Amino acid sequence: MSKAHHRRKQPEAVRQQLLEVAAKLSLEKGPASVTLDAVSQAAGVSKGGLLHHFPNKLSLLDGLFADLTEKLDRALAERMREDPHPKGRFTRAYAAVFFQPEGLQDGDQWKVLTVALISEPHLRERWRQWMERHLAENVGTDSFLDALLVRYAVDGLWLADLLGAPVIDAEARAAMLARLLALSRS
Amino acid sequence: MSKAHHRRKQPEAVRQQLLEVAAKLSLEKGPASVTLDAVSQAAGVSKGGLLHHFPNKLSLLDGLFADLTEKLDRALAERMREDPHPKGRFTRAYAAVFFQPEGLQDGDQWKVLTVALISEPHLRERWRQWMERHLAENVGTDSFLDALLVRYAVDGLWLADLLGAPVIDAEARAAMLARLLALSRS
DNA sequence: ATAAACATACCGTCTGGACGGTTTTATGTC
DNA sequence: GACATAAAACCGTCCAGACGGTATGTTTAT
Repeated sequence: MSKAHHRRKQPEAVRQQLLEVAAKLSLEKGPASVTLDAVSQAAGVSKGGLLHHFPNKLSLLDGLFADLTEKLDRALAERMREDPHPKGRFTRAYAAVFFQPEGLQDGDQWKVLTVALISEPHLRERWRQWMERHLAENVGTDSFLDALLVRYAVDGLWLADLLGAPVIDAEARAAMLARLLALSRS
Repeated sequence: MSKAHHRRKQPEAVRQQLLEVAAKLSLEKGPASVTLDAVSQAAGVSKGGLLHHFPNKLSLLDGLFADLTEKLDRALAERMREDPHPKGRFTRAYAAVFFQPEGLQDGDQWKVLTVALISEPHLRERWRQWMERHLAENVGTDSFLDALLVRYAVDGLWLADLLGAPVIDAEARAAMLARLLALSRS
């Protein structure tokens, strides 16, 4: 008889906890380590409990994807709202969200997204649609060559970070951000 | 009684076949589908046969990594040899190798590398070393800001390609390459 | 003859998930 | 506010299949 039975029920918190644990595991020990046993145990819930929130593993991964893209959407929207210059607005938000995550651990979340995307081919199509939607929404302001270039560079930096590639110091990083922002204005 | 028993033995060819099959599986059906059973069967070899060449799964993945980086090394060296302009030489080779793979299927190999790198955390350190070595070898010619930017952009494009992101047409692609090459010269 | 290059059979463990039970919470009724 | 009732939120157990790996045999090349 464990504690969860008797603690105050907070289904939404448990659900969130499960997603966070899955994300952390995927990032630190690779996507193969994201098993129902490992996730439920690390989240302090039985496997039955996990399967109550997510009827199968696929829905767990889908939930993770949905959660992450939602957060990404919010972060992007906030950045774009604060940007008075129309041209390249989406691209700058894209760069800023990666470079200056609000919380410390939030930066890792985008990495998790990448890992999930690569290890679960069935998510790729949904990512494609997400990207397509945002590009369509900002076709007037962010479809010039250098904007595309900047977004690619951000993705690359993101990937390098994820792979723990040779670290570039804070100074170089700031210079890079400045360069990217400059390119995004034309 | 299958054929392998009776065909002429070509250990090196079988080994190569196993690596290719593993790469293909990883790319098309995700890294989780790379099982000893699946790989050996798709390669037309028994599991015992596979385990003869690679004593365990880890050594199979390591072999794949080694094979891919070796090919990458060769492709880069060739490009660099043909480039008379010193500044940004490595960066241009890096870009060219991705944009113009010699064979059709060779382009996919770099994608496989990325997938492997992300799904197998233990390979990340080796990749870090690979990258570090190449950067050190070309520190005089390829360490300026825009060179870094270009390589990041190439990685991003590579990733977008891998994820099947909204396709950019051949025209835009050519323009992008031209832009990257220009940036690599200063 | 010997070693390399395979094949076949088998084992222990892990994994996803089905299932039935138990406890907590929300809701409605009086 | 007491009480019944249903639904939601869990737990614990079990299972069939998949997986990595071992052990041992058989064929082929030298």
